[in-house]
Amino acid sequence: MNETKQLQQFKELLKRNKYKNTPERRLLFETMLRQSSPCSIQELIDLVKNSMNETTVYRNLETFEEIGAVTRVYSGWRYKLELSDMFRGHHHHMTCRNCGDVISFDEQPSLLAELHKIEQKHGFTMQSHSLELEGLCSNCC
Amino acid sequence: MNETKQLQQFKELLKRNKYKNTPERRLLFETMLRQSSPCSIQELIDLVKNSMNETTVYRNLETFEEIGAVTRVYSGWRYKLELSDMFRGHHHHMTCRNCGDVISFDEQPSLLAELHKIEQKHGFTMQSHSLELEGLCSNCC
DNA sequence: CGCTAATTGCAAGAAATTTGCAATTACAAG
DNA sequence: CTTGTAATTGCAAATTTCTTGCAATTAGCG
Ligand SMILES: [Mn+2]
Ligand SMILES: [Mn+2]
Ligand SMILES: [Zn+2]
Ligand SMILES: [Zn+2]
Repeated sequence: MNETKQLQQFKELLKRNKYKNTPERRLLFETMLRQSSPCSIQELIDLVKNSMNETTVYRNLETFEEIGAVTRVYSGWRYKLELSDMFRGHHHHMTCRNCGDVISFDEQPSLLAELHKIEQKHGFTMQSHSLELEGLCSNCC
Repeated sequence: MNETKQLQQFKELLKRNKYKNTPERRLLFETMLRQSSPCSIQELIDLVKNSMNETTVYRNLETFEEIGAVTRVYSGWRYKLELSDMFRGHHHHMTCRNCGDVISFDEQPSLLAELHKIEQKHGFTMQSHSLELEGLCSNCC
């Protein structure tokens, strides 16, 4: 299945960065893999609370960030986390202010071209970027 | 001067939303007006700490958000706050990962056009959006 | 199979944010 | 310009979020 492939990739990522492949890390990763939209830390803590300690979640999320396995997504009040482009493919989000739905969308080359224009204009070297839209989804009109 | 005009606008905004025009709110607003890049809550608390209570800063920032006077900017670790488009004009940010500088840039019509394409493609009605770039500024190469 | 350094859980601590309440103040009605 | 009243403030306390220290456990290597 597909999940196995990403888990494999994750294990290699850990090894490459000299981190141990623990059951807690695998569980946290697989839990994140199962989510269809970014989660707050509290949500993640709740999702795994009977298999691992809150402190361990914090520490492992920090590790995940360090090795580039997760990305912060800034939607809503506090930031949320999701697996990085490496596991999810590069994309952005639209959040519906009415129903709260988060819709992911790919980045078209023409949008990326616009970002490159900005880079050039300011002599900036872009290493990453985030784009978040808020509004109303097609259901909420 | 220019500052007076924005302060005036701010006072009207408060009145329109039935909030009182207190010295604390004016000071907080004027302090934010003086900043050239987004501030964390803690930075704001420090900036006004001998004129108002920490709790009051929290409560007023919440009010400011409610009436649309401030915007959250998600650059770096935690979110920061700046005055909204209403006072600052619409713009986005590039943050330098080396020196930490935050550079603001305007949104070109061609970029906005790209966002409209996304809207149409997904039947989404965009009410606001944020775009943040991270990388290296022209000084940091 | 051991050895060893990394990881974990738990308890404690620090920092950030929220809440309750009495005292103060803005502001509008008279 | 006073006066009445609801909104706002400050302070203390509570809560929530996040971090740290340390002893016990465990992954991964030889
Ligand atoms: Mn993108
Ligand atoms: Mn914009
Ligand atoms: Zn919706
Ligand atoms: Zn720089």
